[in-house]
Amino acid sequence: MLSIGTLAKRTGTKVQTIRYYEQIGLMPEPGRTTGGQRRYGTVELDRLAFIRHSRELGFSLEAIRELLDLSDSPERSCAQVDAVAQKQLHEVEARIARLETLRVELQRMINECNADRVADCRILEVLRDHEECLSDHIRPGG
Amino acid sequence: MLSIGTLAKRTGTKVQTIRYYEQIGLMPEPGRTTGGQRRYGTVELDRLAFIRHSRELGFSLEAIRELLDLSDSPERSCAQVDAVAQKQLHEVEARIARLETLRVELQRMINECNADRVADCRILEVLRDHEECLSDHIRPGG
DNA sequence: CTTGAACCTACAGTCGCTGTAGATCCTATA
DNA sequence: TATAGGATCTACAGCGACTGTAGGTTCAAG
Repeated sequence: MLSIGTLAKRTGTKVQTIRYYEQIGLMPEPGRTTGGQRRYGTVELDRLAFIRHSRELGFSLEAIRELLDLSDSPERSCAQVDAVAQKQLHEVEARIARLETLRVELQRMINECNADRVADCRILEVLRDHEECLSDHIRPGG
Repeated sequence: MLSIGTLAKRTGTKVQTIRYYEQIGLMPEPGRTTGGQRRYGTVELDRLAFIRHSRELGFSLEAIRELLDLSDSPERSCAQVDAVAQKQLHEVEARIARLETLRVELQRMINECNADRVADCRILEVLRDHEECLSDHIRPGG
């Protein structure tokens, strides 16, 4: 039987995070000692490891919830699992593309600035005037 | 004199966001009509446009605050402006690198799965077992 | 003068945690 | 067996950068 602290250490999770996962129903309510402390077994350890590894790969908690549900029906087609992973891949690719655009724009902005004084700074100029931007379709949130 | 709604439309910002910027001191408290509605001039329009464009380039509100402060001293060296932009560039590059790692891992995971049933799904297998991961140093937050 | 769109304040919710306060529990050592 | 102190408990606030809601008021066109 593992205490919450041991479980945390084994999975590289913070104790509060585990309690948070329990709160939102991602981890089950574990057994308790007579004094009220949580005690976990290997099932919970594996589940938490799955959650953490999926998080490391960028899956949202909602997507992880779905994957956990799917993995509970081993006889079903894994097409749905594939779809969740594909969606995550597309999201990652989209974010990369967007950041690539930002990178180019930032680099250009920085390269162009050879000024000494703030008054002549190309960086501030570009930030002030959207029209000087090469890429028109930049949107926040990358 | 512009109403908050007009200002919002001109800059592609939501009305609530403008009020939020005012609340956190990024936008100044504007003049008001006798009825208490906000009215803006071109100074505020320019400032908001600067903020939005900087946001589009991924700058944090804190970084934008700094850039706005710097742009108020036109005679100063623009080295600090450069530093803020450089830092942002590095952050963007770091995020791209991390997402690239994720992309490769996701792609590999998906490619390896030729199973029909969830029970044999490589995707779930990889998610369950960190050891199957190529890249050891993946950390959340990308 | 009426209508209704736009505005106002104040506050809750988003995501995925993280940190805090103050109380209680568990376990190792004396 | 007593005690010390690290671990755990609950409950709640806070992060960043907004977004949405409720319930009321104001403005401008017709």
